[in-house]
Amino acid sequence: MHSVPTAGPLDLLLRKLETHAPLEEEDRRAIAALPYTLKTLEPQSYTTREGESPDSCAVIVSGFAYRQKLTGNGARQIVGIHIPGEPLDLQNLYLQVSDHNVQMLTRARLAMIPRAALQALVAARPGVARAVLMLILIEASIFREWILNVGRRDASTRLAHLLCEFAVRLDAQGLANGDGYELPMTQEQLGDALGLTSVHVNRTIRALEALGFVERDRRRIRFPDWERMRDYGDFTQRYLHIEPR
Amino acid sequence: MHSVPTAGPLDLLLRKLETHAPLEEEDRRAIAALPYTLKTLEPQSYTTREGESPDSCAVIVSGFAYRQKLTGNGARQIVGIHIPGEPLDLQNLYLQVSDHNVQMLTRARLAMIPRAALQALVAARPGVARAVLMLILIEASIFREWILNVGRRDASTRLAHLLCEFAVRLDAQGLANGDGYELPMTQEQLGDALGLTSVHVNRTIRALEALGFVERDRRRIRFPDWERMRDYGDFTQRYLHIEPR
DNA sequence: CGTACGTTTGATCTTTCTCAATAATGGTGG
DNA sequence: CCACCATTATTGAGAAAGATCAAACGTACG
Repeated sequence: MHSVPTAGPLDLLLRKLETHAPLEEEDRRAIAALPYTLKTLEPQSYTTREGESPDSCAVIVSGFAYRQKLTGNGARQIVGIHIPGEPLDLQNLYLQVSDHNVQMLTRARLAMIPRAALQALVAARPGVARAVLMLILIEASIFREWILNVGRRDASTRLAHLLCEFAVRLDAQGLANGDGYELPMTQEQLGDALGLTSVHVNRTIRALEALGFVERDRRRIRFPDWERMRDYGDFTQRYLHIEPR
Repeated sequence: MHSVPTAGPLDLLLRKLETHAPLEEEDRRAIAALPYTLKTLEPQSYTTREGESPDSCAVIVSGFAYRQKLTGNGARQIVGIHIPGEPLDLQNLYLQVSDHNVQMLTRARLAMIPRAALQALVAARPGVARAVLMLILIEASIFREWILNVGRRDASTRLAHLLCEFAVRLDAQGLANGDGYELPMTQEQLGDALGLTSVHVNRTIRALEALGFVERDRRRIRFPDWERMRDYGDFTQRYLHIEPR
């Protein structure tokens, strides 16, 4: 009874919200009843641009997205990566003007929830408000870890850490099949996420491979020995605030 | 009538909250009426440690604080700096376990507000809830800019950017007297905030000085030409979400 | 006035970047 | 199914930014 007969586009959002805080049955119903329109976006297309004020909140139904900022001389830094079930515009629920860009990593389906509807739901149901706030706080925690990662870890540890984070987040969302995962990023994009050049990402990932930490097949990543990989990447999942299950 | 006769310890918090969202008179009264105890902490002492769950929310009355994380091999990264009026534990209002450390930069006075009292206020007054949420979202925006800063700007731009951010934030809080400001950080700490070594911070800041971007006297920093400094540091204040006044 | 801490400087070493070329891959139209 | 094109991955050689190590110098403060 805890799963609807047909998987709706907002089911993954529900799963995401429940990862961190329990919801009441009424909360679940209200979320499932949120109005939305579905939209398919191509890789590299934008949902939000710096300076804009979007009037709806996108939730990823399938595919991947990333947050990105540019320096004045055009260097790109990816500041966050999002997987299915994650909302992309919670900032703009309350901040008028976006301070960064959100782009699709892959072709993706988005559920666009009108800003007003989500605001009303958050105002009406404290349980939902709490779950949304926790999502925001956890994203902030991930930002802090990324600052640490980019600021103080060397290239190979840094890359290993990112790969570990991705694995754990996908797994928590039920999107990892236990035998590695598809990493939908070019080495250029990995570099932009890590503050490295694509050339150095290439050398670094091959080194991880040579050392037996990582196996690759196309974009598919596998860790022959998770414990060893986790240790090498200096990865501890506390900052993800995922309930141990 | 919009300032209380005797400046209370929570006045700066009020100012901070109002920087981003207007409050009703009732909201102001409720904030001023929050219970708290004052505490003085020495430099380097902790208010929060990773793994702990603090049961009160500290607000800086005077002095400075920073957020910090460590890598497995002991490298430190400062992930945020806080000035008077800023709350230090909003995360832990809803997340049980802290994912980073909060330490005093200088000797500081903190108003410790019981977690329950603040939670109750947020639950009771939507205006306050909104203001608190905006503070959280803006802090997240600052984290994103820091990722960009550490990931994609070279040492001197990076340092210049940090100095600009500090100037604008102090000014917005009414803590800059127009003629520079006291930067209460050692070069070691600056390095930890920027992902650099203290040696390199030293060389970089002297270079900024030699180029005429910065004047220093002890820890006091002045910019002879703000526009030029701002451009050099690739600094745009959009991400701080400060209402233009 | 001495001690501890912070700053400054020099010399050298490493990591990562840059530039450039080559190889592999995936998708497309025929 | 195959040839072609655009993108991505890989590799090499050399340059540069920043780190490391070590020492000297300042400054504040007990």
